[in-house]
Formats: sequence, C-alpha cells, structure tokens
Amino acid sequence: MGSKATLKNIAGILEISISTVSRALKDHPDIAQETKRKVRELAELMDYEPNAFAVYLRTNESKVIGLIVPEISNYFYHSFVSALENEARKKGYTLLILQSGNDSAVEEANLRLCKLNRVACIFVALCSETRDLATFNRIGSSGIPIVFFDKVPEDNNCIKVCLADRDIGRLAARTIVGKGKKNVLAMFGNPNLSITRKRKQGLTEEIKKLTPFVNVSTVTANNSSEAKAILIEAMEKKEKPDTVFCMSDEILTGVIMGINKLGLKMPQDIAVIAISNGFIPKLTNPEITYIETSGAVLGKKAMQTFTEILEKGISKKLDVINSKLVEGGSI
Amino acid sequence: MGSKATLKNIAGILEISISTVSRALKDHPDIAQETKRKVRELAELMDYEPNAFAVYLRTNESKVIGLIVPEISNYFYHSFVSALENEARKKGYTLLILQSGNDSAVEEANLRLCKLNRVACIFVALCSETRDLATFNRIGSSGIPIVFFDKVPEDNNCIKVCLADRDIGRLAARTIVGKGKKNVLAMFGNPNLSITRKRKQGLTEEIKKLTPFVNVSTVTANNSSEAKAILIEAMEKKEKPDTVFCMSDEILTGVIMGINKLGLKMPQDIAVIAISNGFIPKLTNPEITYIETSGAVLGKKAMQTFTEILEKGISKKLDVINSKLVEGGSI
DNA sequence: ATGAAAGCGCTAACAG
DNA sequence: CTGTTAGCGCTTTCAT
Repeated sequence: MGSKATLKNIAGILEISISTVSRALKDHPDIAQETKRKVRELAELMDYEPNAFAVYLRTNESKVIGLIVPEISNYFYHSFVSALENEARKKGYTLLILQSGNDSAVEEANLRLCKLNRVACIFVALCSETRDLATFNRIGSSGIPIVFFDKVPEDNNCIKVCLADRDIGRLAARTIVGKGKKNVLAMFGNPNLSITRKRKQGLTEEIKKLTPFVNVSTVTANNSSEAKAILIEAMEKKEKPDTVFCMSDEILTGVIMGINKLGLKMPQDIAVIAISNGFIPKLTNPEITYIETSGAVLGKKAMQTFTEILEKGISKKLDVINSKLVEGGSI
Repeated sequence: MGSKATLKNIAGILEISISTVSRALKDHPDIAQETKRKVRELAELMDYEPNAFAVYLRTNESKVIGLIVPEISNYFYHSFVSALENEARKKGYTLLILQSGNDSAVEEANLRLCKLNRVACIFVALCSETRDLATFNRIGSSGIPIVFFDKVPEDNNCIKVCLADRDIGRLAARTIVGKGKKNVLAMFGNPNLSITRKRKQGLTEEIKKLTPFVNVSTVTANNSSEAKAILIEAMEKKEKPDTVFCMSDEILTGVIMGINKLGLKMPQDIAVIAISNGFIPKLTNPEITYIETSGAVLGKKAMQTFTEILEKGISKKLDVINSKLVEGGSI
C-alpha cells in the first residue's frame, strides 16, 4: 500500500542513492553485502517489480515476442504456440499472441502492433489471402527480425521454418498406392499458399511416378463445410472415389461430418488419409491414418532460429522438419 | 533508414520543437495547418510510430490486457479469446495471452508477468489445482483489476463472469429424465472447481427432484484418457449405464474414443449428453446432444465488465450467462 | 563502495 | 501558435 515500489522510493526510505539500490538488486560486486541485504529485504517487503517499460526505454530491448497466426484454435498452431511459449519463457520472453482471422487487413494491423510494441522478433504464419508482403518487408528492414513458419511466403529472401511439405505429399502418395487404391479425391486448402502447392505437387507427382493406374482429382475446399459438401457430392456420383486425402485438420473435420452424414464405413466405403496434428484422427472409428505434422517440433525449431538470429544476425534461412506416418484403420 | 523515427528527430529536421511535433501529430487545435501538414508528411515518410513504452512510462497507462487460461487449445477458451480480442481491439487494447498448462506455479509466474507488464486488467480462468488465491489478492489490491471467468474462485469478494453452471446441470437432468433414461454415468472434471461442484449439484439434485427412479453415479475424470478408461470399464459391468453425461469437451473426447473402441452405437447402446462449445459434438454420428456454453458471449461480457470497472471502479460483481440445449441424436 | 547526472522517447503544464 | 521544462523509472558512465 501507500507509495508504489520504485527504485527511487526504496532509495528514499533507506537514504541511499538510486543507483546503489539498482546495483544491489542486480547483485553488483561493488556493493557491500550489508547494503545488499537491506535493499533486498525492503524490496521484498514492498513487493518491488521493475517497471518493464522503463527498462525497455533505457535498454532498448523488449522482452516480448510477437506471434501472428490466422487462427489459434487449430491443433497445429496450438502445439506450436505451447512449444514456443515454453522455450520463450525459459529465456525470459513473453508472447504477444495475435490472430489475423484470415484477414489481411487485420494481419497488417497486428504487424503494426508488434512494431509499436517494439517486439524482439515476430513469428508469422501467413493468412491464406495475403499476397502483398510489402509491410512485412518494411518491418523486416526496420530491424525487427521476422520468422515465417508453416504458412510461409515463396520468396527465399527471408527466414522460414517449415515442414517438408513436398515429402509429406509423397509419403501420402506412397501410402495410398501401397494400399492399392485407385481413385483418389484429394482436398486442399487455399491454393495461394506454398504449403498447399507443395503438398499437392508431392502427392500428384509421386503417384504419377509410382503407377499410371491411380486417378487423382484435386479440389479446393476453403473450410470445413465446403469439404463436407464436396465429399457428399463426390460420393453421389457414379465414378465415386475410393479414397479421400485431406491436407489439413480443418478439411478432415468436414470430411468426417460428410462421412457420418452419409453413414459410410471406413475404409470399406471410403478410405481416408490426412495430414494432421493427431487430435482429430483419434476421434473416429476406426481412427484416421495420418501424416503427423508436429507443431511442437516446429515451435522449438522456430525459437532456436530466433536465438541464432540474435547471435549471428542471419537474415535468410530455411529450416525443414520431417514428418512420419501414423496408422489408424481408415485406409 | 538512417536515424530512427522519433519526435526528437522529426523536430530536428524540421527545426521546430519536440512539443510542436507531438501536438501536430495529435491534431492539437493550437498548431497551424501548415505546420501540421509538414510534420505529418515527414512522419509518414520516416514511418514514424510512437514508442509505446515511452508513452506508457509517461501516461502510466498500458494498453495491454493480460489473459491467463489453463489451455488455449480448448474450443471454449478459443471462442472466448476470439470474442475478447475483437472487443479489445476495438478499444485499442492488445492481448497478452498466457497459458498456465494447469500448473499453479506457472500460473503464478504468469501473474507476475502481467504485473511486470503493468497490464490494464487481467482476465483469469483458474487452473484446476489452484487453491491458494493469495497472489491474486495481492495483485488485485495493487491496483490491477482481475476478472475471473469460467473457472472462478468460490469467494464472492471478487469480480466474476461465469456460466449459469447450476442451471446447466439442471437442464441436462431434465433432458435425461425426459428421454426416459434410468442409469446415468456422470463424468466430471476436477472437483476443486466451483464450476464442477455446481454442475454436479444441478444435475443430481434436479434428477432427484424429478424422479426417484433414475440412478446417477458420478465419477471424476481428470483428462480425456481417464474418461475413456472409465467408460470402458463401466460398460463391461453387468449393471451398465444407459447414459453418459460429460461435463466438458475434454471428457467428451475421451468418451467418444471409448465408444468407438467398444464399437457401441449411440443412442441404442449408450446415450450421450455433454456440456460443450459445439465443435466436437458435430464430429460424431449421430451428432452429440449438448448444452451449449458460448465462449463468445462470455468473452464479450468479460470485456464489458472491464469497461465498467474502468468507468465505475467496482471491485465485486457477478455476471451470469445462460445456455441452451442443442439436440443431436445421441440421446 | 557509493553517489551524481545524463538520457531513453514521450507528454503536459506553463510561459511566452 | 510555439517553445521550454520537468519528469515517468530505470541503467550506466564517471566521479569521488
């Protein structure tokens, strides 16, 4: 109670100088043990916490990391965030989490906010619709390092941490062909994203390479309900698919709803294979076979990259994480 | 490029005083149009952004709101966060999102962090294991308002925004009795939380009130896999339940996995009713009947409460949100 | 071993 | 209409 806990106040009460208090609290070797003890005791008593803003203003180094994602309620981002937060906490950083809700305008506002808060670094997973990277470049060149992850730009002149998307597509292809499937409906998200293009390329090219007898038709589903509708429509045709490939959890949820609506059995009526973080696949019967994309691993890697930037000052880098197949009974 | 954009710099280039620049940028009526124009142009050109930390240091008012939740990857919290963020953004606030991972120690560290960052307000959903509210009280009395939501303390001497948990329990009870069920396995989360106690009370008392012929056995499941195990074990007994009640999405996912594992059909083999935000219930066949708890509504309410605190300076308040039944085909 | 003083970037009261 | 000044809380150099 009473006056708030500041160095000045502590100094006033103890009748010593502000700098002595500051140094005592930092365990500076110059300060006498006795003084340190007194200062620390009073600081404790007064519940002293340094004013982060004043510290920043002085040191020009904020301990906040900006994180911009389209949507956090996504198991992939969630595990990414958890991992990143853990690593960040260890190093004394706080996460400023911002969601763009897949709106470029909001994304830009978030970027401004990061700049305004002079964050130490910004981690970004792009919105699907973002095409213009000008703002990112401007901020990047203004001194705040930007690390793109998952949904990264094509441009190689930046720092990226991402999954081996092409390999993931290939792994899916090999699984599908290995199970003797013939007619694949492959659902992808926003075609603007490199992540989409790479997964699609990996899948289609590998299948073509392995065998000429498997037919793949690729479609775009922008969200869960579109995926559901597309599946239902496809299953009503004569030439219906024997397998559905889902490039994300969002699409997978739509597909599950569609399958339930039609009362289909996996894998007899329709086989399913997805790229997922592993939570949704466990909810069906049989469980969905998926290629695991670990947000946790990516998050750790991203923080490592940030550390490297700090230490070595790189401005261009590409880190790639591998994935593995987890078998359920859906294919 | 070159020197960074500060008021001082702009003033230097234009050869006017810092305060004139500051006022021009704020569109202060005292300043000449011509001057304003010049200042604004240069500021634009230099990509000027005020230093948020300096502003805070001066005004003693940070535009950051702290948000502490056990886990954000929870559809309930997610929709809460989204709503809160939207409202906050409108008022120029940023969200500092912190997760406690159901660990009281981390929760306390997060609290400290909020204080360190001198946030304008802290929104908290308690960890299950948190028993000691001393730190909260200390911070609350240090001037930062704390608004508890969802997982709130029993104590009435604080600000709480929560669901009508007892009514939710009663609604579930009426639904179960209405469907003619006789033997209910009711699964609840951490018994320390008032949210758990109230839902349990509402359910059991209402059933007892309605009819003496329905048997309810309540159990505690601390997480998804415990819920799964409990269900499987219960279904192997002679006196097996005809209905499962799940007090949360986490428990519900475990129950779904258990049902799938045993190959049971809803509602014939087992009826299911849950309290949920509505995402998971849509993934099964038939869809799960649930009582909807809207995080979005709660989030909006929470922000309103904060506004009231700012304007009227209340320190004690209870807001309650109602819920409704959404029928799937699981009961 | 301790203190005095400057300054981070900004705002606002006061003075022309 | 514009400038001067003090100060938010802290770190750090330079004296002593």
